[in-house]
Amino acid sequence: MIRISTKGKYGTRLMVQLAMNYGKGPMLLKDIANKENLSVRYLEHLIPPLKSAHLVHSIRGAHGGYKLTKPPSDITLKDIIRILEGPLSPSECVESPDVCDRSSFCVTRDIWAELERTISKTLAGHTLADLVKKYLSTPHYGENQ
Amino acid sequence: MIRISTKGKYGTRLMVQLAMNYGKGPMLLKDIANKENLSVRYLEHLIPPLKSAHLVHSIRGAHGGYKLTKPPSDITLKDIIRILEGPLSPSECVESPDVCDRSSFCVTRDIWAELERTISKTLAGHTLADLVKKYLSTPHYGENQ
DNA sequence: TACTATTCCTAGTAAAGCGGTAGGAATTTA
DNA sequence: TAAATTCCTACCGCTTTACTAGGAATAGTA
Repeated sequence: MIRISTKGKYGTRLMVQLAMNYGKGPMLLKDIANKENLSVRYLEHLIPPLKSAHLVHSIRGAHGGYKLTKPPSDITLKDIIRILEGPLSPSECVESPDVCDRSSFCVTRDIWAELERTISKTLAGHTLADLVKKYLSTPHYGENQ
Repeated sequence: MIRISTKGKYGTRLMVQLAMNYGKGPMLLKDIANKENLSVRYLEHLIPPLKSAHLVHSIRGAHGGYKLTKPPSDITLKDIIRILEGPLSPSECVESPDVCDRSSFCVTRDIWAELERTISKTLAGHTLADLVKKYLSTPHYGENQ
């Protein structure tokens, strides 16, 4: 089951919300959670890695919240997923050849390496600005707010 | 951690071994396990799904073993991984839109769908015959037989 | 028939990861 | 001081992963 976890999925939605609020001051996690119908408590866990990677910036205390550190057009999905999910390679041997002594001649490892390149390329091909633009140009029936 | 499991990884190696033995009669799981340095007991678990998918065929009893049901050039990595790992989409909502009521307008879902297409395309681009050819044309130092 | 080699079926299991929930401390504004 | 908010740490039930194990069924061979 080569699946992305909720970290990556919810985290991307969180970032899209921040992108839609870009230039308008800090946004509350509570509001993001409401708009995306997610738990504030869970979203809290996604913030620390995003901050460490300097993708978001926080303001503490009353009237605090979160902001993107740079324009949505400068943040790709690869940046987000890479931070929240870890390595994009489907097998550890791609980034750490030493975990397997077959690495030097393994033909399947070459495939996993190629797979990483295509996944990275696909994700790097979309910025938050692209997603916001797409979001605003499509009708979204039944969405809360 | 968008990782392929050992099912997919070991299963691919198992299939490469069967491909190298194609046209030479049934191959013992014991021999495959030895050549790939894997446990027979674990490989046994990979066989049933491969049989159900009609990728391999078994011969029971003494002098039994396993064979591919078709030429290595007719089996792609997509076939193998799809069977052993399940759906290739990174999110369930891609193949089952009903699991989420945002599916009709979700901009991130479109990304996961695109990701599935690129992953599928990459894996479908390699047949067992390609891997065998590559294996035979590269030196493999330190490998056990 | 008996023996042996092999696949096949069903269980079990320890460890890790996933998807959260919870309590409360620290910080800032008013 | 009070309220709003982020931040830190811990916990917890569930599922998946990566195996191991026992033994039944099947088929060739003597």
